[in-house]
Amino acid sequence: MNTEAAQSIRMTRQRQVLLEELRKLKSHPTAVELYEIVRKRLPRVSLGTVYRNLDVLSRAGLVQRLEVSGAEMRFDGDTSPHYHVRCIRCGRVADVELGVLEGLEEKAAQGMDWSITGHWLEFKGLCPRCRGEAEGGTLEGRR
Amino acid sequence: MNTEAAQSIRMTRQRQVLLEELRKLKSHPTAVELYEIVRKRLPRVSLGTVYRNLDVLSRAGLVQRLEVSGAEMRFDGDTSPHYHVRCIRCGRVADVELGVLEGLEEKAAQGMDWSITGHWLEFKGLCPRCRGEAEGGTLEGRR
DNA sequence: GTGTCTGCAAACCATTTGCATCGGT
DNA sequence: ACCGATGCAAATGGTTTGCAGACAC
Repeated sequence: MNTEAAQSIRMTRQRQVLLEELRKLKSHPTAVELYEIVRKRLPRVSLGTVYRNLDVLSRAGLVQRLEVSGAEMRFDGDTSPHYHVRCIRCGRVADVELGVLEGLEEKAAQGMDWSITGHWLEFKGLCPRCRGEAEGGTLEGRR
Repeated sequence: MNTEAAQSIRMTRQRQVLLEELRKLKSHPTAVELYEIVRKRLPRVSLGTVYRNLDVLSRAGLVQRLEVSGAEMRFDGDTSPHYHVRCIRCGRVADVELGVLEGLEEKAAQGMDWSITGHWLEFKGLCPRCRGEAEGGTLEGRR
């Protein structure tokens, strides 16, 4: 998983606020959700800036990018290596309490010409809310 | 992993050709790549049809959808459960010789309110071609 | 025959980018 | 002061969709 050293980056007000807000949240927001939140404190911020800074911050190792599952990207203020579950119904994301799997990459690399540098593991499932709804009602997977 | 029974679907010429071509390939093509290939046999096919049918075929369990990594979707004619590596430089995808991990979902579900129905594991690395280029030249990871 | 599928083109929507101005260091 | 960062708006690019005619069963 991505563990490069945090580069020193210019800490503008936009980046500061973005970082603060993301670290407050446990919801793994999308860029647009984050934009709406940050806008309360910086009404003139632009969505382009949010995208640019999420990119800068993730390259600097200050936030984690969850770029999986064909859906929109989501972000995590917690940069410690850990896995996630994504709800197949509503897209919500949560952390999984499961230590990082060791030795996987070495095993995968055996007999391959590739050099393997990391892995991404994401679980799929139903979040508590959607599970409740599914029990009685129609379960119709999205996509 | 997705293991639902193949529904009986109307087997149109477009679907037939799509399926045949995808099964010939080991390259895990994108929808657009597949469109270019299929077009050689069905010159009037449209990209919309390719997308619609890849969706139908994957729901029917006849092809596998690799919807990971923030990049474009890719497809696999091999529907047996297996993992993939994606090149961080060029996006190429290959199969990984590693049995499906057992008991992972049960372990992840412990202490969670979620019901976990599957997982996605994808490796990242450098394909043989890009690794060669990287050794001498500039290694500039994409994204 | 009829309900689904197709081709075509326009729409969508998350993300990126060009540009002139602004701001951190 | 200088170079990178911002706001704004337009562009991009993969994917989806509305519609009228065509086709599989």
